[in-house]
Amino acid sequence: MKLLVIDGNSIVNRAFYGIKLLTTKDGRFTNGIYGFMNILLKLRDENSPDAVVAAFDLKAPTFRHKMYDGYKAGRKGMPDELAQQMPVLKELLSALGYKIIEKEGFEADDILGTLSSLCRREGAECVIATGDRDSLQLVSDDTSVLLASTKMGRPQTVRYTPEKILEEYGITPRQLIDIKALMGDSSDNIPGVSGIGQKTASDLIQRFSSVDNIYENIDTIDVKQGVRDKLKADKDMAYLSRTLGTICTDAPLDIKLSDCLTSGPDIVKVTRILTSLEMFGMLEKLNLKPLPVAERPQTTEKVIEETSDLSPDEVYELLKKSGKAYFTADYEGGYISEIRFFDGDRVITLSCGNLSFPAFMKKFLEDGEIIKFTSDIKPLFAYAYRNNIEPAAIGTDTMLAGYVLNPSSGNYDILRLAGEYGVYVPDVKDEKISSTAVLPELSAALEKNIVENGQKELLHEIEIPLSKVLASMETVGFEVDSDGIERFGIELDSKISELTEKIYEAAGFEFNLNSPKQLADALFEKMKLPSAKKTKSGYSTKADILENLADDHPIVADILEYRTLAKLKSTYCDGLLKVISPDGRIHSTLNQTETRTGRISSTEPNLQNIPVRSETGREMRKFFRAKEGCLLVDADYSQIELRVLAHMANDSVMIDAFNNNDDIHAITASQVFNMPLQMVTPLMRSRAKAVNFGIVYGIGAFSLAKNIGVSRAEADRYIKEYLHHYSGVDRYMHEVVNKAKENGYAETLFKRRRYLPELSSSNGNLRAFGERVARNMPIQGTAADIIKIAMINVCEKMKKANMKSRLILQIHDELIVEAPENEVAEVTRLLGEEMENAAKMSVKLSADVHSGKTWYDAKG
DNA sequence: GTGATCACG
DNA sequence: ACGTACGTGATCACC
Repeated sequence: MKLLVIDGNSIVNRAFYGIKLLTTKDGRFTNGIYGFMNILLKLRDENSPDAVVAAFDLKAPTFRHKMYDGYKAGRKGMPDELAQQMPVLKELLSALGYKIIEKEGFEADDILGTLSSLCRREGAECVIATGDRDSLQLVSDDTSVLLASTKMGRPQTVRYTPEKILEEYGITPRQLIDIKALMGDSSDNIPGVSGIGQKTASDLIQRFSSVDNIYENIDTIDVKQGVRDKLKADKDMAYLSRTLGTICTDAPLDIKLSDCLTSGPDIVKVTRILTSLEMFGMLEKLNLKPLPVAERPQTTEKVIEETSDLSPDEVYELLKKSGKAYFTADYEGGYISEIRFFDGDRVITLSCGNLSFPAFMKKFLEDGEIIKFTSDIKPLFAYAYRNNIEPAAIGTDTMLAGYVLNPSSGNYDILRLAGEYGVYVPDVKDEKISSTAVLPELSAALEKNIVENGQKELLHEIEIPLSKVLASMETVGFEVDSDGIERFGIELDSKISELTEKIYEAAGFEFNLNSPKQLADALFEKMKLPSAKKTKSGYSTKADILENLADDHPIVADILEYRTLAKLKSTYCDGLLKVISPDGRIHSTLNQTETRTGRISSTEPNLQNIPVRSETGREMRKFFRAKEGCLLVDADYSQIELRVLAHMANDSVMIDAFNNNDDIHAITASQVFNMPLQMVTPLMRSRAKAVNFGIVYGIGAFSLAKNIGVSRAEADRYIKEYLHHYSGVDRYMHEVVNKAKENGYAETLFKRRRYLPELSSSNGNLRAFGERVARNMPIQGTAADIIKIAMINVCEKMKKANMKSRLILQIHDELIVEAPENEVAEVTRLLGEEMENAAKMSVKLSADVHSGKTWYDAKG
């Protein structure tokens, strides 16, 4: 018989603080429960207990409180984010069949102690799991303590037996109490003997074995006189502390071990709770399937069969008859290797090996009477693009629908979405089969939510059409001059070696310049440069900090230049050379479900952060070029985020400024500095520009001050003046936060949402972050919506006009088209027109368009 | 794998 | 008293 006793409060605390805040879509916090469950499952697997008990504190005062009023006074209460998880956790544990013990007037510790002695009496083995070293005193031959914690999101345990304690502390478990009696414990408000710390206490107990023995022989034991005096002075405190520090082992629990035997989980209840907590991975670990949240559909009991015996023609007939196609596909190197259709009873697999497969795909995809439902449609669009197929009648993409419903979720797998949206998953071993079979219900459930949220247009008119545009952009790619990059890299290399030698010489020793740690050591410790103490892990060597040190030592400027060149070489030269395809072009992946604001992101490589701000870095863009006979046409929005802000805030001053084609930063300067436009100096304009950016980011005076190098009071004045003159913006910034708090999410003009559980956090910093995001996301997100619309329209127009020009890249407010020379003029006109007309707002949109052979030349 | 740094909008 | 602007991705060192 083995009993596992869990110190509930202690474990859930460790879990809570060891894992970042997690929430469900509707804002309920779950990280404590999640971490607790991970630890629990690990404990269960490693110990195979016959019985499991979780002990919790009740809030009522304990015996020990009465004895010493200060007891635990210093301990902070449980934060609200955790407190609200406790009842759910307890319900979940009960549903799992585990016994929960709470006793008025006793702490969880006391319950652990009592159960431990109960085990000894009944001859059972007791394993205590806790995050608290206090309980180590309970270790005995029958009782071991597992110290559990969550490091980097993963549960960890260390097992303590009497041997382990002897090894670590050199004493018996019971003597831990004596040590604590002497040294005290500030976190538990146990006073101890003042002036005696950990070291002395351990030494005393190791040598004299107990508090009793020390005081019985207080005048004869071999200790320094000072220590003896301190011991004598606080004798009462020592004995009080020993009482306070002793865990009670005889709480009146009125329980037998047999009461604690695990009764087996209530599967329905566990599934319901975990589904509601959106812990689908946990369901899997427990070998449970997600249950529907709402009514369970009739079709769910159906047995799904699998077949691969049908010919493409037979499949086409079936699809044609039903008018709908629910399917998933696998891709290898851009080609479809296998596609699976669900026809209501069976999942039918077609393999690309079939001779009539390509013809089938064309006929199927172009058939406007077969509505298509799938997940992750972009590779399908790419396949279609390469094979001159024009897909028709797209019903939905569950991945994009999931993203539109919650861009923070980060995982849009079919089965996970099924769990989240309450769709029953048929019990089939093969995930691909169950994924395919679940599509009809999942598509319907997602669409229902989309409609409820008013996001139909966002999904069907923006994201799904955009997916097709992104597919073609990825497929077309961007031609680069690989020889040029290589030569540039060699040039950089020689400059880097020169700089490296120069730096080593100036420093007088060599070190790894790429290691911030070694660099900090060299600059601040060895060379004694004035150090601005920074991060927890040492000195920061960030560029802006080094810039302030540039006057102190010539080496600093060289280090800064080294950094710039090393970055160019490794990330841009070496990095890009690695990803050039055999066609001489770079095919970046454009992720459509990555950002929480609605922007797209670019990976392998990231083509959205190619250098431009510094002249050296900008050189890089000379290697990005149009193919033979073509030019690049580059169009970027002018101040799109501020224009969006002016519109959303309906701020007449800002709207007028934009509609008069005024220089917005100069206008802002005249507002902030209260002077006529003519008197605005370049410095004032640049500060006003920083304020404009700051406003969009949600702003704080401190950060603005740091950014533009003025005092905090000065920065504060700028912001106040800004909001005074742009009173619409002022009003809007308050409204948008209030609305987000009410709704639980922020949203764009086009109804894109971002949920903000941070807004209800009791942590002030986190809440402030949520408020900044509530101010920023609608602006950044609306700008993202607008350029997406422009991309779709530009591509559609070019296609309708049978042009050979192709959109090849988007960088948030900038579009790049590769155009045959004879189409450049038309593309220039079309890009400008479509970008400026992508959204109708009270502020006109403006785009600057330029063309050239390389990106460097085409960027005005 | 995470943190520091730096590239972009 | 404390920490401090929004959104990304790649590279390197270091554990």
